[in-house]
Amino acid sequence: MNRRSYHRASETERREDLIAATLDCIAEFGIRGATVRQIATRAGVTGGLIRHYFAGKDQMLQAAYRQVMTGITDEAIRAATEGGDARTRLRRFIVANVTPPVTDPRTLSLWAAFISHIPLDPTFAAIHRENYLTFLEALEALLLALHAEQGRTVSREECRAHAIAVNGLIDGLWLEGTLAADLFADKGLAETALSSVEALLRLSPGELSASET
Amino acid sequence: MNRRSYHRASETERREDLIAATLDCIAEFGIRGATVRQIATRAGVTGGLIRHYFAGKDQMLQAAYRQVMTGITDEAIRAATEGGDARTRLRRFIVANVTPPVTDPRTLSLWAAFISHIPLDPTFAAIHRENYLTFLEALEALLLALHAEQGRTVSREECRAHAIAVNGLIDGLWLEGTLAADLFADKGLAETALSSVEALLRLSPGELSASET
DNA sequence: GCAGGCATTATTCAAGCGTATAATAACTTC
DNA sequence: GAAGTTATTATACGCTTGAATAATGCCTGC
Repeated sequence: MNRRSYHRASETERREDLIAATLDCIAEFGIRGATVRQIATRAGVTGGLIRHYFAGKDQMLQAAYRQVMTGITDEAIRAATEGGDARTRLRRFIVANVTPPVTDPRTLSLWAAFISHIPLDPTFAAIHRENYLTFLEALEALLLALHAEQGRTVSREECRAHAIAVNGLIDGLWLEGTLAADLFADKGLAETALSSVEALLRLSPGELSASET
Repeated sequence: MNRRSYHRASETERREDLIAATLDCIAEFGIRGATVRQIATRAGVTGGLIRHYFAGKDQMLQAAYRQVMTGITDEAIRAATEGGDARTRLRRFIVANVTPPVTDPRTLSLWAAFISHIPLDPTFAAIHRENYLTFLEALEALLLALHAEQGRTVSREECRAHAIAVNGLIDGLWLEGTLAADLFADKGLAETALSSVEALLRLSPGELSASET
């Protein structure tokens, strides 16, 4: 009875490994291929361990979804808080959402695999909503700052409406652009996104996109 | 040996029933719940019959995906070809994409369930691409017609770029608006979409949305 | 009105699923 | 360095899955 030798890891480390393995499996084989055994193999442990760290497979998937979404949102928000004037921060925010690592086949695969759970699982719906609202608020704040910087008075309601539209645009461009990256080869996604947002906000052409990097 | 009595249906009829049952199951239980047995039960037949009409479960799913996507695209294109001037047709096209039956929890569930197969199954990718391009071309034609009608000269390239942006916007608004319909209760999705497209095309406010129905 | 073709049912199969449980090896504590 | 704790392995269980096969009854053509 030779039992496998193993390493006792810390709780956070093990959880992170398991979630990473889950995401690997989903990206490679889809939700269907992300079985308890596959995930465990990828993480270098045996299947039973998963239930020692999560109440069940579903809970692990939820944790994985949470990580993917906060990853995307944080990436964009981080890009927008690195200083500079409001115009620059907004530009960075938009560009971050339509360039790697956000525009990445793997990220899209993960997002797509999870989104179909939203209509079925209330926990997934809550995670989605929370992230959506966080994203929207960050965008709204950026728009308010931009208008303030340029001496315009724009109501909060109008900023929110603009944020909804800009978010929709970013979502859609990200989705289609990542699904069929080759179709956007000539004119980059980022350029399309920037000039579109300019138009949405009724700024003059180049006001947002023309940049000193 | 009492064997169930049954009805011999025509090939097209049976295929349609099976696809409809597949969509019902996916909308209700997700891809996970759309098993051969569930689908067969819903269609009022036994599981074996599926393999008499489709090479396998995957092929049936592909047929179902094709039907959902052409359903969406056709709905929008039909709305845009019911006559009227270019401005009216474009408005109808946009509105059709952000109102029922396109904006519908069921439609979203189906779309979401299928989209995760795109990165994994080349057939799904091809179906997506075909529909995307069809949609884009319809949109591009509408934009060309609009500009011609209003006596502007706008290059085909610019129209295509606008079509890409407008498509992205519509996709994103449709997605978020259907996922969280309650957040959009105050200002309708259609109104948001119309004024956003106006801005994207740099039309003057109300030029597209103000309407005699 | 019957004979033959084939759509449909019934049944079986092997594989894989998520989960539960008990044994055990790796650390911690004193 | 021995005892105790528990993270981890190993194994088994019951169930579901998609697919294959054989039996059967409906419908068509004559």
